[in-house]
Amino acid sequence: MSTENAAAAAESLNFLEEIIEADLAAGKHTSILTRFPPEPNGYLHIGHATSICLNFGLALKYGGKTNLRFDDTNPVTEDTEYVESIIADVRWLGFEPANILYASDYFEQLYEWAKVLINKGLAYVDFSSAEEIAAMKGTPTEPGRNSPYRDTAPEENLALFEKMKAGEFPDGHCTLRAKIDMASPNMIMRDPLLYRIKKAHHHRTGDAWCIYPMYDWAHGQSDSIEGITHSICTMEFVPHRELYDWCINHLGIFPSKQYEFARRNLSYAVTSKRKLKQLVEENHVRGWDDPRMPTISGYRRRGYTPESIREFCDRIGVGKREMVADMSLLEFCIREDLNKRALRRFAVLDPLKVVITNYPEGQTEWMETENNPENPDAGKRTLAFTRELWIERDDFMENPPPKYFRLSPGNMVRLKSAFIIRCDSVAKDAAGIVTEVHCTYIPESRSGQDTSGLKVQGVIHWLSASEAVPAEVRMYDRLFQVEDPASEEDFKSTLNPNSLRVAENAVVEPALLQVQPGDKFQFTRLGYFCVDPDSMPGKPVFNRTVTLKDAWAKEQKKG
RNA sequence: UGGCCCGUGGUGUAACGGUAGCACAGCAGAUUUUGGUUCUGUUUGUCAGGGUUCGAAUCCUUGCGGGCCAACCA
Repeated sequence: MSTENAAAAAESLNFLEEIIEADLAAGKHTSILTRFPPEPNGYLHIGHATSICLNFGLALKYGGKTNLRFDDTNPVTEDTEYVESIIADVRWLGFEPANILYASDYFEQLYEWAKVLINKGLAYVDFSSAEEIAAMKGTPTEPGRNSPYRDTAPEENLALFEKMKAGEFPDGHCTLRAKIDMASPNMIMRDPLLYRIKKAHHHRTGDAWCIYPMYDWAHGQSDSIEGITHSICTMEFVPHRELYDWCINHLGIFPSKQYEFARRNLSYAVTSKRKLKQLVEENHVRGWDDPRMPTISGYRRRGYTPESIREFCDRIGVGKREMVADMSLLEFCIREDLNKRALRRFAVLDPLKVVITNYPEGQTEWMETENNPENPDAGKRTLAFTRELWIERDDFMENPPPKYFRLSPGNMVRLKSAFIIRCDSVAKDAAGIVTEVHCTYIPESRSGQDTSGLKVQGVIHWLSASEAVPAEVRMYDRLFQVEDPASEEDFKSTLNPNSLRVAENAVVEPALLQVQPGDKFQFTRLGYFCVDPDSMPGKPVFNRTVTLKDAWAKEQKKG
């Protein structure tokens, strides 16, 4: 294989890149302009993230630009609260829109263009009720019937449409419809509605309008006005493309083109605004930014980085078939990112007291440990070693199974960056629960200057009982117990009852008192954690972003 | 019973008529003062039948399977 072929093979293009490169090569466009067109009626989720990364990513790759345009054509569901969160989420992901625009900016132009269509005899005012229109629409297997208002003369339609705009008719009294083909095999082309009357307050245009354009009338023309070259949307809009082109052709305006890719789903999650809204409103989660939510704001609070989400979107790629990306890939992406960047800290989530019986009371030695073994530049820190320590309850077992490398009676482990200790005895309460583990330490085994010659298999983290400070640690797990909750008859019946467990008695290094919401750490041997905005002075709250891979947990599952 | 879109390992994605590759997951091993990281090896795949061709994942065809379309939502 030649080097050129090797390079070409290494850089295989997805179908959108192929289209763009062909358009650029053919001189159809000198540069590209894409757009991300959310409706401001909810918070952005991971599905939107894939669309954002696609639109902005393609523009970046080919030296083009991307507009953020709000598809705000339905005043009753939309709100500025959502506008603001969407702008913030796009920026947080790391993208800066070339322009922030609104379909409502084009209402006047859209109105003028509607009149152009009416004058051409291509649109008419229909006084049929919603039910009548539905009845005349036909079905996928039978053609529809023409509306009795279909042949009204253009002049009359014009007058009626102006009356609609002037507010002379009540909501739902009539609509403006395109005159296309009631027998089209494409249901979308059976005289689609262009305008409906809604005497509702719009979050941007206020009460200036009482007629609002439908998606099909607003979207393509908005693209055209902005000069969007590649209007990328999801597959459910494929049948709309015929209408998209029809409108642009009959208006004779800039021919934006629509291309469709398959929606990308995530296993163990739901990504429908309706379902997410239900979870919030029925208090299954604490809000749109609950760290268990697959929203951008949820991932942000959970501790995901923008880089990790972009990497995930990149890795799952883009295609035309319905797909479900594996949650484990998202987890891989955040671990990969944080492994390189997060400083290591010791935290004990479920503390068990260890008393080093041969260590003098009141004595403290300072143990040096690295902040990030992946990055020597991250430096080192010191930890206090004292007679009484906390270790993770999981790291001790009175009757351990085979291959248990941690502490157990008669056995030794290394306290990471400190000494090797041996368990001599345990103390229990009346219920038989181990309350203290009594150990002796090996003075010659100090980390970095170990002359003991001992070899131990287990290394565990620890904290000085007198130095450690309390913290709350929220441990999140997948919100749903099944891979595809949306396919269940009742998706909420598959909610994971253990999606949040709170470690109330956790202790952490004293240095962790000086943190800001959003700060990220690896708690050694446990996982990646992020400071939650709920933190109070003296009582930090940490969210578990993701655990470390756990070979021992896997080993145990095998039984 | 109509039209449109789509079928490649468990998941996702390449191969554009010429050796089915990559990533994640899984499994096995090496290294390791994080049972992490890193490294090595490895199981598993072209929906089915027919056709075109020297040669088909790729082109044609039939079937099967999945998705979308009958909102005054987007």
